[in-house]
Amino acid sequence: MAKGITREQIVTAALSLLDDKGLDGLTVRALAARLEVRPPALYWHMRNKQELLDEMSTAVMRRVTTAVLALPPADGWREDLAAYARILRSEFLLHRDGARIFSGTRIADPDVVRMKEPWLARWTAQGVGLADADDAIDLAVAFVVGFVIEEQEQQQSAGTDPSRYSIDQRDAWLGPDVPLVKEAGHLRDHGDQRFERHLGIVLDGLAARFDS
Amino acid sequence: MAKGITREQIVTAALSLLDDKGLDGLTVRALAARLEVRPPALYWHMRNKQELLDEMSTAVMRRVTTAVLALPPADGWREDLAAYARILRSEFLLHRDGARIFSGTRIADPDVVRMKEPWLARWTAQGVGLADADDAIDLAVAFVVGFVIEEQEQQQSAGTDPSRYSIDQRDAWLGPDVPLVKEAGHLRDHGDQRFERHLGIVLDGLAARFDS
DNA sequence: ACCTGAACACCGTTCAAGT
DNA sequence: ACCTGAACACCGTTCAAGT
Repeated sequence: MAKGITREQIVTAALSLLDDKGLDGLTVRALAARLEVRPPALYWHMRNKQELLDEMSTAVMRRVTTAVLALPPADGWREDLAAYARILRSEFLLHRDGARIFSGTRIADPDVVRMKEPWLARWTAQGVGLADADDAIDLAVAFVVGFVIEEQEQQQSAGTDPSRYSIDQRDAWLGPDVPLVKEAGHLRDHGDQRFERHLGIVLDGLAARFDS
Repeated sequence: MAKGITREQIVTAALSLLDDKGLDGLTVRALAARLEVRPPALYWHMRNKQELLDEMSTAVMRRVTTAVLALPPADGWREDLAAYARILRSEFLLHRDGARIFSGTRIADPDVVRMKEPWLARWTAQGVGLADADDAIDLAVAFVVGFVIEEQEQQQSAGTDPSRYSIDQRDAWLGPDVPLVKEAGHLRDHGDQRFERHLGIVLDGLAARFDS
């Protein structure tokens, strides 16, 4: 036993390599070393590196699906959608550059899309139009993707280049004659609080449409 | 003359190389060839490839800024913000994988951020709180980024793999027992119409917050 | 000041050969 | 069925040397 690498082990190792070394450090050779095989061994299990990246995306999205399906049915579309948005964000946040890397990549697993069915059923039963319901999901995903890309970029830059995101140095960098931009920078919040507020705004927009 | 490559020429050539060959084809060596110099020549003008990517982002964002500043002052925050969102989307769409590549990358040019000042001034004069106004801009950007990433991914997959985005084949791929997911797929629209609708929803959410 | 030639360490990938 | 050794074409980057 303990012999023979599986596809699943490869993907898991690749995700942890990504988190340790970043996307630049995620090389086929480094991955092989971590799995204690020679690089060409990986090509028995997958066609090329792109397929590995697709599998990594699928694995992350499958975790989202699993978490969503474990959720108790909520009171209404708004709570369902909010829960989805929160899960999506936290799974993205689990991996370095997660939002940028795992968004927009082709979802190789139909189950991830099939998962929408119970929601569409519940929401349309609650009086929401089918097209509107589907729109709502896509809009929420777009918002989360955009939000977390920005969030992770700032987290990361704060690590490598504190000057760019320290408020005082930002003020100097901005130069004179933009008092409101500077003041707004000081008022800015971060993290969960900011996410919940922005999510609430998006959901309010959807509510306005659904109730008319 | 005609001797001596400028930084600006490098960035312009890099953007057109990106559009022709994609991110994988954007190599220092291919870029040098296009500019008719040897690869090391580029390292006199820039520290490394990352700096080139940052400059490309900045160039794109500077085009956005220029277009925004050329805009006649609109009637209210909603029209200002909608115009910004449309400009951002169209500049992203100008370049292959534009949204994914140019979002979240550190903006190397303070002018891009300083541009917010006139809007913050106008909107707060219209009764919007400063923190809300700044939130609104960020939320709009997050939405556009998420929307266009998905939009460009679909455009691109439609080119390389028609089966994934042809409606009939998608139905087969989805499998049985998800009638609503399938029907929603048939109802789905694309392009400007979809963008304007989703943008409207986001702006409605902001309006609900601003008017309370 | 601006560029080239040559070189270095490192990629992803293929393929014949091993077990 | 699963993996290795050796090799190929190609990267980003450095640096001494040229003009």
